Amino acid sequence: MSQPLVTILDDEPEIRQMLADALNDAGFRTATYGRATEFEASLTHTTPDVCLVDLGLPDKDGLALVHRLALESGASIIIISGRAQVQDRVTGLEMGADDYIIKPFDPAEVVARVRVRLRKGKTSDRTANRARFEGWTALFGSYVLIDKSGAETPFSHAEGEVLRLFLNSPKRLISRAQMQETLGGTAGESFDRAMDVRISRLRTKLREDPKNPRLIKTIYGAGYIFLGDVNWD
Amino acid sequence: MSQPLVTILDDEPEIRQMLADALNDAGFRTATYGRATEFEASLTHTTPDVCLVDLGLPDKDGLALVHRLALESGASIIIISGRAQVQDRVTGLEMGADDYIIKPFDPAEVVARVRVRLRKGKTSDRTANRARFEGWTALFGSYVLIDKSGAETPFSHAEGEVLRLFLNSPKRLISRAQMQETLGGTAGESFDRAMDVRISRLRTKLREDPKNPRLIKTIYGAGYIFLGDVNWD
DNA sequence: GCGCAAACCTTTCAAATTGTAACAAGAACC
DNA sequence: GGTTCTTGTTACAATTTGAAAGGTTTGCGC
Repeated sequence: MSQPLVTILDDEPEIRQMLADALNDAGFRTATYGRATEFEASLTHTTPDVCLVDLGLPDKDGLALVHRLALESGASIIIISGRAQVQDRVTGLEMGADDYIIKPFDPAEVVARVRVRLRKGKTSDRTANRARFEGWTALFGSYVLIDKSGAETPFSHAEGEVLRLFLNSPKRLISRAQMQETLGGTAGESFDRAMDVRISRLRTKLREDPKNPRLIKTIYGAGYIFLGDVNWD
Repeated sequence: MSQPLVTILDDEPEIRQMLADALNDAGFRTATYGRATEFEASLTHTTPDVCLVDLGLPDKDGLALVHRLALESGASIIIISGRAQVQDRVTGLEMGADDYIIKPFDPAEVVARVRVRLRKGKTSDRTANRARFEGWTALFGSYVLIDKSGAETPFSHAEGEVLRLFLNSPKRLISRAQMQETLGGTAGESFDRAMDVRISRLRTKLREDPKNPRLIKTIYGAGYIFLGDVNWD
C-alpha cells in the first residue's frame, strides 16, 4: 500500500505497455485497462491515486468518464489524447481533468506530470496547528480541544496524530494500512488493537455517541472516515 | 480576496498584455511583471494564487525562481516557455511547477489550466460523491442513504459496492459474472450466495417490495438491472 | 394444469473485524 | 521515591459479513 497506484486506460496495448513500463521504473504501482467498462468495474474495489485516460476509447465516451471520475473519485486525472485542438484541451480540463497530454508523448514527461500530481496531494498535508471543525477547535500546539462553549479538553500526542490525519483528509476513506503507515505503526499485527484504542479515546474526547458516531465513522473491513467540514488556519 | 490573483512574469510586453486580458476576461485579478526582481519584491506584500512564469528571463535564472517559489509560497506555478524539449519540461516540473505550457500558446488554454489549479485548491470540492435517484440520495462519502423525508439509513461498505455498481450503469443488464469481477469476488462458487445476500440487504434498505421490486430487478438466468434515473453530483 | 430442476431469496449461524474496559509498563514531573 | 499521565496490551463484548441451509420462484416439459 506504500507505493502510489497509477491506472492506465488506453485501447492500444503498446501504449499501455510503454506507460506501464515507464511508471513502474519510476517506482509506481500500475494497473492497465483496455476498455472503459473494465476500468470502471475496478473502481469499486481499488482507489487509484492518478488515472491516465485516453479519450479515444471504442466503447465509451471518454469525456463523460472523466467527468464522472472527477466527481466521484479523489484521484487526479490526466487525459492523454490524440486530439490536439485547443478546444479539445479546454473542454477536457473543464470536465475535471488535472492535465492534458497530447499524443505522441514522451514517457519521461508523463512520469514527470504524474509525479507533480502526487506531490500536490502530499504537500496539502497541513503543518498548521489550529483547525476548526463542527464547533470544535483543535490546537495542536498546546494539545487542547475547545468545544463550542469554550471548555477545554487536553489530548495526548498519540491522539493528536490520529486527529491530524483525519483533519487532513476529511470525508475520505482512510484505510487501516494508511493509518499504520502515517502513525509509525511497527506493522506488528497487534498494533491494530492499539489503533482501535487510540480512536476509541479520541472519540470519547469528541463526545461521540458510541452507537451513532457523527464525526469518526467506521467502515467495517475498509477503514475510517472523518465527516465534518474542516478549516485550518 | 474575492477574486483569485494571478501574476504574470514575462519579459515580452505583448505576451503580458495578452495573458492579462484573457485572465481578466475570465474574471481573475492579475498583476504583471517584466523582471524577476520586480516580481520577487511584490511577494512581500501580495500573495498570488497562481503564478505564470516565463523561463526566458533576462535578469535571473527562471528555474531557480520557480524552485524557491514552490518551496516558500503556497501558490500554484505554471511555467510558460519557448523551450520545448522534453528535458526542459521534466526539469521544470521537477523544480516544483504544477504545469508547463509551451510557446506559442492559446490564451484560452492558459485560462483553462489556471482554472484547474484554482479548482484544486478548494479542498472540499472533490468530496461530492453523491448520487440521487428516485427520491433517494446516496452519500458514498458518509455511507448513508437518505429518503424523500430526509430519514437516514446507513449502508455498509459491501452494500455500497453493489449500489455504486448499479448507479454507475443504470438501466443496463449487469451479469453475475460482471458483479463477481467488480466486487472482487474470489470466483469461489459459494460467492454467488454472498452476492445474493448483499443484494437482498440492499433491497431491504431501499424498501423494495419483495414481490415487486421497482429499482433492482432480477433477470432470471442473466443478472440484474437497476431501473430508475440517476444523477451524480 | 402438474412436476421438476435450476436459479434465486432470506433466515440463521459462525467467523472475522472492531470497540472498549481494565491492566501494566514506561515516561515525566514533583 | 512516589505520583500522575500516557500508551500499548490483553481480554472480552458487540457488530458485520459471508457461508450454510432451507424456502420460494421461475422456466420448461409434459
